[in-house]
Amino acid sequence: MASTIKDIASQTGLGLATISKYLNGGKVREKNRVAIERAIAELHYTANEFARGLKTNRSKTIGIVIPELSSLFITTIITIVEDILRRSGYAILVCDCRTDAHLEQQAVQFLINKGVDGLLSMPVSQDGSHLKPAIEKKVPVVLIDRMVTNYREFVDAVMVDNVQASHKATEYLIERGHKHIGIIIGPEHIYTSKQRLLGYRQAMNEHDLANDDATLRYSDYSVQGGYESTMQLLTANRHLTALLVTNYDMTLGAIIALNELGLKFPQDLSLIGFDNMTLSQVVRPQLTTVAQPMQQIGQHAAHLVLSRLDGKQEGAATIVTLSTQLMEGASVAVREERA
Amino acid sequence: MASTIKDIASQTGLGLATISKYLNGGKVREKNRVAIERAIAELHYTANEFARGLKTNRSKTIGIVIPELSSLFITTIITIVEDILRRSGYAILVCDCRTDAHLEQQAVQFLINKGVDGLLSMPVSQDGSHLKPAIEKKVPVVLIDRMVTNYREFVDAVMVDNVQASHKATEYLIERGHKHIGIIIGPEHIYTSKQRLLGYRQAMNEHDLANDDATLRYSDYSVQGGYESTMQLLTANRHLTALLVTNYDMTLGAIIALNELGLKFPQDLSLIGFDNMTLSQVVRPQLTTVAQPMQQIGQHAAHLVLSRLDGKQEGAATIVTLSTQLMEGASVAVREERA
DNA sequence: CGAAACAAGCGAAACGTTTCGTGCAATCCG
DNA sequence: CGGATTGCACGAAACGTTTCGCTTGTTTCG
Repeated sequence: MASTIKDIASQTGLGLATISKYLNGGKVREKNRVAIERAIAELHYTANEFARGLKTNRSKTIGIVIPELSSLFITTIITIVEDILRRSGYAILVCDCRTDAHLEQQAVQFLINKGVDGLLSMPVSQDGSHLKPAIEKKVPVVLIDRMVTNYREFVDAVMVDNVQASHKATEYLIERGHKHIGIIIGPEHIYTSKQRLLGYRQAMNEHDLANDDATLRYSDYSVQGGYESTMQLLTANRHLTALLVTNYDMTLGAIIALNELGLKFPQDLSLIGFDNMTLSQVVRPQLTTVAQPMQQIGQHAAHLVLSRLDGKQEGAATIVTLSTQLMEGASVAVREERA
Repeated sequence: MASTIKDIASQTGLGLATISKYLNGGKVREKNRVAIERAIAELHYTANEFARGLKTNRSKTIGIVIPELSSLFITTIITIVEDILRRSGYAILVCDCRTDAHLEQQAVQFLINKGVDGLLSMPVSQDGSHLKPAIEKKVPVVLIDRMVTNYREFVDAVMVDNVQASHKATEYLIERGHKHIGIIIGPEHIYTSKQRLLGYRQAMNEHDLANDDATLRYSDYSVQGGYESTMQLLTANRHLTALLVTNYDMTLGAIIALNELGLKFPQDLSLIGFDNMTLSQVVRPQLTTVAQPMQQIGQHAAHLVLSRLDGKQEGAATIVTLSTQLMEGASVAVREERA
């Protein structure tokens, strides 16, 4: 049906090897070049990637495994990554594992079977066991946003300093006179959740402020979860004067909850959200947020995997750590020095 | 390096064909089955998809070409589609073409070269010329959300009744006494934009209301674009009492613009947005929106492509048209019968 | 002019599957 | 009991590339 390299060879009267060489950027005589190009156009030839992959064991494809696709934080990074990779001739294969470690494992195996040349992972699994097939097959891995406990010496990583991020935000609230500060964090087993909780606790402890189970709620990084946790936390804990919500979607949920409870920020409650998305501009008063450097995360991740593929980078694992920025809005009130 | 079917054959003392048959669900003698399974486990065998694809010309992969990844409308649909396809053993390969018809063309070609078994497209190109490689190779195509002018008889489609959608919304405003209604629509050449404009015009004309260039702005379906267009439209056109914004991102932008102009809805301006996302709940007062049936769109798209692949569906193109729902919020005011 | 050096072309083998046609043994039935 | 029928198993060929080792043709230079 479709034409093959053989058809091009017989059409032009050249050998198979010559056509192949041309296709792979080798030198051919000028008049052969035009002949080949004409034949390709006439026969609508396109290389069969299966055959090519079978021979070369390379697919010019990078796999990306993420916990979910419906997150602006994630899709923004993916878009940046794809832009850079495409310029180097790589395409991406995205797998959404629904924050399910089992599906994540399958996704990696699937991508490895598909012969991806590299793997980017924003892991759900804490220990990184899902990466095994990639490591074994020596496919370079770059972690995004989250660290794992195993295989550390075999993977590069682009991290955000999450401890610092929530520490900064908490301290910002404390400096403005808040003593009863609540926090909504992500799933207990997720790396970034732990880090963000840690930063909060450090800041609170440094000022001898209470930060026990009563002031925090574990949630699931979703809008719905953020809504429910905020509802619970605020109704159970009426003397909180400030709330830190540690990702974008939960921040949305928190605002819905505040609306329903009839609480206005910053008058009734001060609020700091995470991820400086459009939201912070849409909501009035403007939201104070912890902004993550998505652009940079994407760029570093793409370049790390590319330099492994080039062979430019060998050996020791590289870890890039980026810091966040506190974007001041008007959602935090200054409290009188008493109470 | 990695083990092959041959290794399994020699390990078990069986023939190549037998192993292959087992792998593809064929019948083998019980004791051979256990022998094969043991060998596979011992040797960590996984099938080489390149070789398999080369022989079968099938990849168990569906390509999806979308205008952008950072759109909740799109990622929600993709997630639903993927869920259904995965249950039938298919994976998805997503290409974001940045609303660029040229990139879109390349994306389709790329996916076809990768040997996808089916193609879902939310087209940027109006005429559908990008679909050519798929049609020629007889790869089933399902359009999502947007129609094209060519190849209509060769592709299935899942559409939303966009004329009706904006007609309903416009009429809702008219019924509540609005006579000066503005509209922000998407790019002039995009199918859904045209349809939504048409519905608006029909409704306005039916009530002899002005709907010339002064009451509308073309934009680009982005937050930034929605913001700018709203700014322009409202400052140039101060007697508008209502505004219809025809997608989610532009609705966000419009709200930012209203905030900056110090206009409150519904007091100063009535507002209807598109796509019933979290936004409409976060914003107070709650937004009245035109909700698209994303769940159903995804389900129909997935099932359409699957039934083409099963061979269950042959011949004539199927077009599924779904209708939208007007979700009443509190962003529309009732106007006195004068002015 | 002729040898050396180089450029470009060539066929064959190999990559790891699936599938076709055939072979062999066990089972069935009259 | 013998021939027909079934149920698996088998090896070989084929899918469309890339690559290795050679050959052929062209240029260079003493």
